[in-house]
Amino acid sequence: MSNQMSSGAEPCCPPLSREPLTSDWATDLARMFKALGDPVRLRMLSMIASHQGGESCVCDISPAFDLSQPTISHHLKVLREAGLLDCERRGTWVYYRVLPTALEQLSAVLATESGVLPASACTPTAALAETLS
Amino acid sequence: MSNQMSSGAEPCCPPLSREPLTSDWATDLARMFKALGDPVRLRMLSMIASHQGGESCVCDISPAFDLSQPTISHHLKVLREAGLLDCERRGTWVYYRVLPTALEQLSAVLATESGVLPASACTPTAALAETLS
DNA sequence: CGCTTGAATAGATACGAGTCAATATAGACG
DNA sequence: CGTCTATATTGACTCGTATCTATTCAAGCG
Repeated sequence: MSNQMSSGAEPCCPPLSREPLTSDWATDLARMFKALGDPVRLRMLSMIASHQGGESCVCDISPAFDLSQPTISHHLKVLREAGLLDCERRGTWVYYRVLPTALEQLSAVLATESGVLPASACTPTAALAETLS
Repeated sequence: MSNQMSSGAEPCCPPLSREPLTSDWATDLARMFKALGDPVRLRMLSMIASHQGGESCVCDISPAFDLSQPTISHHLKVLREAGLLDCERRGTWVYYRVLPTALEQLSAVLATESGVLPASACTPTAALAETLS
């Protein structure tokens, strides 16, 4: 699971400025946004996402925070249960990695009609077509 | 104001997968994400953003929720204080509007290098390559 | 002015969330 | 097997937050 869907037809998530969110969808999204609503977790996510190979060991993350080890573990769990992170044990260490699909989903939901592109590339043809439909 | 920035030169906010967030920046972002971390507020934001003219009166929003009037008012205040909404009084009514720059900022922060677009377009080759590395 | 309606504030309450110390689990390594 | 290191889980505590009722503020209107 946690893979991107069939990638063809409908966009999984139209921006929230397009039409009112359904209650169910809002609940799902809120769960993810809530996980991002803590500075510690945001920094963790960013550290993991920007780390070489897109993953990082807990032992690499912990020292950056002035928090107890259980607290670090707790925050990682929150991010994992929100579907933003995945983890894998390798020997003694546990490596966390970002689930890019989740971030893209959230990014897409927040994107406005006017300025869709964050910074870089990716031709916006799909978004355009959608707008014109 | 409340227009998108010059859209050309420097991105106001590099994606969090580019480099680790600073503590200050993470605090600011978390404040906004926390405001989004509630289904009611997400739906409100979406209702306002998708409403004709990009604004909507409290009296248009309230009936959609099974909540007391003070609770509605509270949630709108949270969104406003997070910098996501702005409000203006016109006669007896108060109109709320989304601050698009804030949404774009958050969207940009969450955007991944590989796939910016919602799900459909944009070949996932980059993500694949990353996974295989 | 007093009344009515729309919205915000104040105060109270119940539940959730962030944190820690203590303990448990999982591998690695003698 | 015993021990050591790296994470996770448990339980307790504190503080934040979502919600309500009651009240106040703001503007229109008779």
